[in-house]
Amino acid sequence: MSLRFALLALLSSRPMTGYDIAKHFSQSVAHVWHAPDSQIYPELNRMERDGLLESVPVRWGPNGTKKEYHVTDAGLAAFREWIDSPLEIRRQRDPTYLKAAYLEWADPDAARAQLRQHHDYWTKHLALLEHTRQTLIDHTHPTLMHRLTKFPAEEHERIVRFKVFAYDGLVDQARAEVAWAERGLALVDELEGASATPPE
Amino acid sequence: MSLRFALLALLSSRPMTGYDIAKHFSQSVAHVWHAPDSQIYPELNRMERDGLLESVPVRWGPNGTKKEYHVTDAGLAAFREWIDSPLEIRRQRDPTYLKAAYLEWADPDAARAQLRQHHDYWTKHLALLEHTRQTLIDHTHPTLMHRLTKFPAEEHERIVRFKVFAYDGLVDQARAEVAWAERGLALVDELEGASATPPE
DNA sequence: CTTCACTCCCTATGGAGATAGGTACTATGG
DNA sequence: CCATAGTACCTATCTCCATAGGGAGTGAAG
Repeated sequence: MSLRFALLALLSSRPMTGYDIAKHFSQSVAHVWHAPDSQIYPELNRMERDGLLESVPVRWGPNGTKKEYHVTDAGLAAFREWIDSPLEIRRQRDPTYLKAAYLEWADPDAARAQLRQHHDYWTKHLALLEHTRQTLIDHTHPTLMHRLTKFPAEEHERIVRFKVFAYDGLVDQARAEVAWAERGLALVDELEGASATPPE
Repeated sequence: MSLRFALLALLSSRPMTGYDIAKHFSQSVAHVWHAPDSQIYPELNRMERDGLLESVPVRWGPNGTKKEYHVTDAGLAAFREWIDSPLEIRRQRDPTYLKAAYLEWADPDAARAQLRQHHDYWTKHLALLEHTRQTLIDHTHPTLMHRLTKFPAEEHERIVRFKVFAYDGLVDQARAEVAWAERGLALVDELEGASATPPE
């Protein structure tokens, strides 16, 4: 159900087509939510049917049209209601930590490869997050810039600080993952000296 | 697909019934993986059909029997193969951070309530994780104790250190969530003074 | 000897999400 | 004017997971 609100959040900055949204979801906004287009298009249709969005046909080339989605008042109300509603708590279900707890069964080289993969992924992700965080602070983040034009200047700080707050958390998470992977690599090295053969 | 390997991981310490597993999943093991019994029973049946497990009927009272599941050689091989296989990367999809990025739309009291809820949840979870981590170090963790009896003493350190490593990461995550929620509460207090009315 | 909490196993339903396609038009660059 | 990349929209299928039940036996307390 969060996809619906992620879409409302994005569209509250400016109207977009499904294609625009899918592009954003695979880029910057993917840091807080991600969805493939095969989920986005049906959800947009459902949201229009439910009155949360209105689609405006826009000419596109000589023969084509595209649908630009605008948030309705009902959509804004639904978004506000969601924002004020209690959190849904997600259970922990991370295959990485499940695997890590049983690495004594793994070949040391396979363990190293996985920890390095984890390290590389989070290092790249961390760089992206830090960059995006900086564009928020600079007010150069494209979606944020569109959003700010809709609000008076005295609201701007408030809006930006919550976004930076969210990214602060994501950056800390990424840093922790990188540090954890480094400790894991050191552990594998240390234990390989002690016992080079896997158990049993 | 990870549920299957979480079950193999648990059953590799000792044979259990589906009910035993469901209990463990809702308690300590839930830290790395969680599943309701309605997923566990069908999966156990499928795993037996696939030859990864064998069920042994055990008398239970005068009229009843229960099925105790044992890992087969094929099951152990599948587990080893999974352990050595590359990681599957999970996309970030956390409704908490999505919401946090748009808290400028929220009523300050609602925002505070949510951040406090997040704080309380992770504080409790952190205490559980730290406790479990300590029982691993002490060798008083019940499942670990069963597991260690299957391996020679010189393997014990290796086994325990990987489990502690996994919990180290989980503990750091929980600490980060608690700290993030505290910063969020401070931010809401600070901004409420600046602008008591929601945007628009 | 009955009530009640617990053990044990299972099914049904529906939403969410991943993956993998398909169709049709546009804009570009050679 | 044609190949190609890109824009735009959509469907099908499958797995995962959550939620909500049902049904039958056990063991201990009153």
